[in-house]
Amino acid sequence: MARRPTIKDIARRAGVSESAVSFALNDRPGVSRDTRARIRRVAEELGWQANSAARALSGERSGAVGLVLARPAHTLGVESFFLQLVSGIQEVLSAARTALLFQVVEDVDAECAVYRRWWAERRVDGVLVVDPRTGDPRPALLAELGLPAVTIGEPGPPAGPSAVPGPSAVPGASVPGPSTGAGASPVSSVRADDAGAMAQVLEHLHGLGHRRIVHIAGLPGLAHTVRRMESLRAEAERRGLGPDHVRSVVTDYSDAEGAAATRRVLAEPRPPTALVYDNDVMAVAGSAVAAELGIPVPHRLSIVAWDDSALCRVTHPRLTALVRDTAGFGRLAAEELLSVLAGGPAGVRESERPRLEPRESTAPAPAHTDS
Amino acid sequence: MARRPTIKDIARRAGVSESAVSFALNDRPGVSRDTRARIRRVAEELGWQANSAARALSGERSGAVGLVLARPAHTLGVESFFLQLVSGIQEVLSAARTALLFQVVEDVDAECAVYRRWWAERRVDGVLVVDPRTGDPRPALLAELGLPAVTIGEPGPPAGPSAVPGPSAVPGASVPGPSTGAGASPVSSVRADDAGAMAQVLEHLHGLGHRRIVHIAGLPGLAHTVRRMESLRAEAERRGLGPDHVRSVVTDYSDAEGAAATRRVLAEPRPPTALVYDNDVMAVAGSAVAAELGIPVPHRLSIVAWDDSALCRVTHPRLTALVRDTAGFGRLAAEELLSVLAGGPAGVRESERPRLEPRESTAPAPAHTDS
DNA sequence: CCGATCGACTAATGCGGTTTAGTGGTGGCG
DNA sequence: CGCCACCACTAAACCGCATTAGTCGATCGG
Repeated sequence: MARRPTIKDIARRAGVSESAVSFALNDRPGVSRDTRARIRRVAEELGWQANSAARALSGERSGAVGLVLARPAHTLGVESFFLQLVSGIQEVLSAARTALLFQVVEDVDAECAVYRRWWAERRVDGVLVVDPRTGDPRPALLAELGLPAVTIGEPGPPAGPSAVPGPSAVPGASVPGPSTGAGASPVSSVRADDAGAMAQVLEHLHGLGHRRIVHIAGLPGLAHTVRRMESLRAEAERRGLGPDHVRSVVTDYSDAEGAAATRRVLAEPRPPTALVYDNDVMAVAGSAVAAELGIPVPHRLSIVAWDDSALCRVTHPRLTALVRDTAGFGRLAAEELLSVLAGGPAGVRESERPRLEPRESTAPAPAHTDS
Repeated sequence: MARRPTIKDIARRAGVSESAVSFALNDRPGVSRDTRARIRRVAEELGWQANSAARALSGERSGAVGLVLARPAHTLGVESFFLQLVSGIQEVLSAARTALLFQVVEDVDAECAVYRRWWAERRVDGVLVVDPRTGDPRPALLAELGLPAVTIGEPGPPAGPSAVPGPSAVPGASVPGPSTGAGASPVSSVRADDAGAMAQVLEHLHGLGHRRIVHIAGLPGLAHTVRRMESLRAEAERRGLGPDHVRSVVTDYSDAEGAAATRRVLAEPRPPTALVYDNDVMAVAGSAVAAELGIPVPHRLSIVAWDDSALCRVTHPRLTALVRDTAGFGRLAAEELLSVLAGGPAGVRESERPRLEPRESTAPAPAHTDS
């Protein structure tokens, strides 16, 4: 069990003062080229790494960022989205030698408590916020704490009396000066093009002749759910389809509610000919329901899954899915956070538009069901 | 953006020295009952929380533990196991005010590099090691670094010339003295009863009349895969079934290899009447293959999934699965790690035996296929 | 030729805790 | 009465690094 070398050890070995070592290792002026090189070499030999605690204590930087996942334990589960996101985040963070603190909690209140604690303990320099929702208390809290943050997914309108609907984040408008650091509103965000994706899905289905379409949406509290529902409605209207033809029903994302919703809408007198599911689990559950009811997919019912995964490929027929570069989304978020931490302006970044991958679960609508 | 209070603020407000505050807040002797109470009250009022960096610097404790997941990015995905495990871990850790550093890397070498870095930077007090494998270099590395660790799943035999087969971790044998701290061999483990679980599965299938059984196993490098394969063989032999009747084939856990293996064994001249899959994803993929080949489940083929999840409930028929309390397993591991960190002896803890949940995918074997 | 300037480096201070070594007052006991 | 043990508490050192304020010798402009 080796002792970890400190700056003092390097200083002694290199015959210089501790400050010289600090300067040399941090690319600060004050040491000559060859002294710097010598110090670097000694540090290398000794396998020195800065003690993160000491660095945090003096430098006011902990070298870590946090991510809290607020989900009731039983909802955690079959979902590829999250781990892939984290994997993308890590790629960027570990290149910047930044650690990720990860926590799973039950709900948003607990999440806020975690933020407060992390802040008070100075555990993290910033946080990544997932699952932004309508009336979300988190951006306000983080702004109050002055904890730099990036929301993954565009936040909905803020909570409280000042909740003004309308375009909530205009890229250029609230950008602070270049060196504003962690002062004003450190919350920026990365967003997925939900509207564009939904337009794509609708175009695909409409082009196949579908006129009765139901969107089995996720949790209505989540901002992206709302955005998807809104853009579905807008796109449908653009094509002259009203809420009697195209609509959304909300669920909690679970296989159970996905199945139940499917059963319900398929039992209607004029059932839809296409279903769009907000995640892969519900899509698989829904296609199982269709099989059970003896409704052949895709001949009488087309199915689209939002987010691709192994799941969509193990069912029969394989599911047409909206493929996103989830890891890329995570990378984008991490980059934005690092940039904010480095004193850059807060802003909004948009990820690539998802791509629709047609498989066997979508086909032309049955002819006689138009109306 | 409030300033965080420090011990000095408390000391001033309470009219005592900083050390008195430290004593009071850490339950150390040296302050009277009511002074302690007063200090506590002031700290509460101010919302004080110890600066983790400062505490780490002086106390030699970072208050964080680490977990590295070594998986190639594309393998991350549909698997409920991991998030549930983490959720259980968190429950215990956050009660102990300990943070979890989480990292995803490509392979075990990168994982070792992370351990070295965390150790050198003193980022973590200990680590949780997942996916122990045969010839695993990690326990040795961690022992060398003196980084306390708990392997989740019993480790296989160690790598290197000293690799002695046989019972690798005898609970009582290598227990150090009560206050040995992080000296000798800080690596302990929690284990799942893979053998008992496999025995249960085999009993279920054998009881249903199945004699030709194939175990679609996971990665052969993982220790628990080996244990499952061994106990399958042992249990089969106990019932007079040789490798021509009962055997394992290995995969990489992916849906693709699970499907391919299924296709292969079902195409044999005397195909198995029951398949046991090492995870839920492969089980679902396998049952899709059976459907595609027109082999009715469970009438001509029974299927068992190791690990239950929503997946097993959305297929038709729903899959008989081995249900484990994964979160509980995580809790157990976290408790063991905290106990080791507190100076307790390293040991092996065993989790509850998994429970077989019979569903519609297992049924009596077709009569004419015995032999 | 001398003071000003600059580069290379050292000494000292602080970050916010923990911990060890005092310090002063009190009470018990011979 | 005097010595010592004990208690409640304070002062100071320390953890490992970053940073600021010097120090010292060489160079340079006038």
